[in-house]
Amino acid sequence: MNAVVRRLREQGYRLTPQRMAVLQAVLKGPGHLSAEDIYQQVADAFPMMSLATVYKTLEVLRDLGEVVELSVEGQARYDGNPRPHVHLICEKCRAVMDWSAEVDFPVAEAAIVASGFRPSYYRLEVYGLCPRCQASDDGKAPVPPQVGLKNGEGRVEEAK
Amino acid sequence: MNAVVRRLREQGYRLTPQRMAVLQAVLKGPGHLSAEDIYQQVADAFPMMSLATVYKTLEVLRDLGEVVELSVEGQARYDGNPRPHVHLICEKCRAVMDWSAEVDFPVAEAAIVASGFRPSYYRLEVYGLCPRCQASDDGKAPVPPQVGLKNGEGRVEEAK
DNA sequence: TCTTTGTTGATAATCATTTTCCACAAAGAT
DNA sequence: ATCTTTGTGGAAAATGATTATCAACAAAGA
Ligand SMILES: [Mn+2]
Ligand SMILES: [Mn+2]
Ligand SMILES: [Zn+2]
Ligand SMILES: [Zn+2]
Repeated sequence: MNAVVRRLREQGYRLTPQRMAVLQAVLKGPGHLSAEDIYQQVADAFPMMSLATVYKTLEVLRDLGEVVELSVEGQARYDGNPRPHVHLICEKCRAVMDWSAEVDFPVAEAAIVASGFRPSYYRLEVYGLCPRCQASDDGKAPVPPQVGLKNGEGRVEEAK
Repeated sequence: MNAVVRRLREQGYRLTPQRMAVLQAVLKGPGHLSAEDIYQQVADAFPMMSLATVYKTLEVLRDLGEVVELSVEGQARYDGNPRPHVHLICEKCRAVMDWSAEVDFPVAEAAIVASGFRPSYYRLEVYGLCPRCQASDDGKAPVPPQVGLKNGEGRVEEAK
């Protein structure tokens, strides 16, 4: 947190209460929030905060590499942990969870480089159902949102 | 192609010229096209084609599992190859390329299942610079972090 | 305190995607 | 072939997330 603040100043960015608030919401709040989520969180302490400012601040943090922007159902989510890690994404409630086990890069990086492509990072997301949504047998239970899930790539053997 | 047509009828969908055109553009075209791209492609043969119809048709094909929808820079791209494969995505020109090498499920599935999550499929995308964009060295090249993953214990960290 | 600029916030503008509504056409039946 | 039913296409409007504007403001430095 202090380290992020330091880097902000080093890069010439000003330290404003709004930026501190967004930063805190992203780093200390429940992770993987949307811009709107962050706006709501911050609105408590800063009722005058504008949603546009939230977006602008997140853009700054993203360009600095302090937060990672991911996309869930076409909506941006922000991760305060910029280190590469796997995400488990629930197709029903859209919750995003970290899978913090060490994962070997699944593709031979050398082979990709040899092909002429220059990789910089990768993104690995596992889609499925979170425990809570499995329990609720048909949508009767309190499972917040739901929309038709998008199809993806790479089918995995169905767990039985 | 014929197989897809067969499955369309089996599911009770009608076989219309518009659907054939979209299907052909997705299956035989350059791949990973946006809805707008497909619309332009199809517009040659069907000047009366509506963009809304392209979207509707792509939704049908997606729900049937015949095409895969991926998101690049917040924009939907459609892949006529529903088989699991890795994508190489250029951060500069946004080209999407297939990495045809076989890839094992990159995370210990048993461990994920043991954690309570029920996986159904995964998505693996490698970001970087395509050969063509490396050649034209005009733009910015922030050279982000390395590709390797290193994390702690194999545990799911759910966002509260 | 003065100056310089980066930043904010309210609002309008974008832009991809979805929804509406209805004429129309594809199948199936008569 | 004609009738019926019902899915489908087209045009336009609606949506919803994100971005652009721009005048007023405030953070840093002098
Ligand atoms: Mn995360
Ligand atoms: Mn592909
Ligand atoms: Zn869930
Ligand atoms: Zn490129």
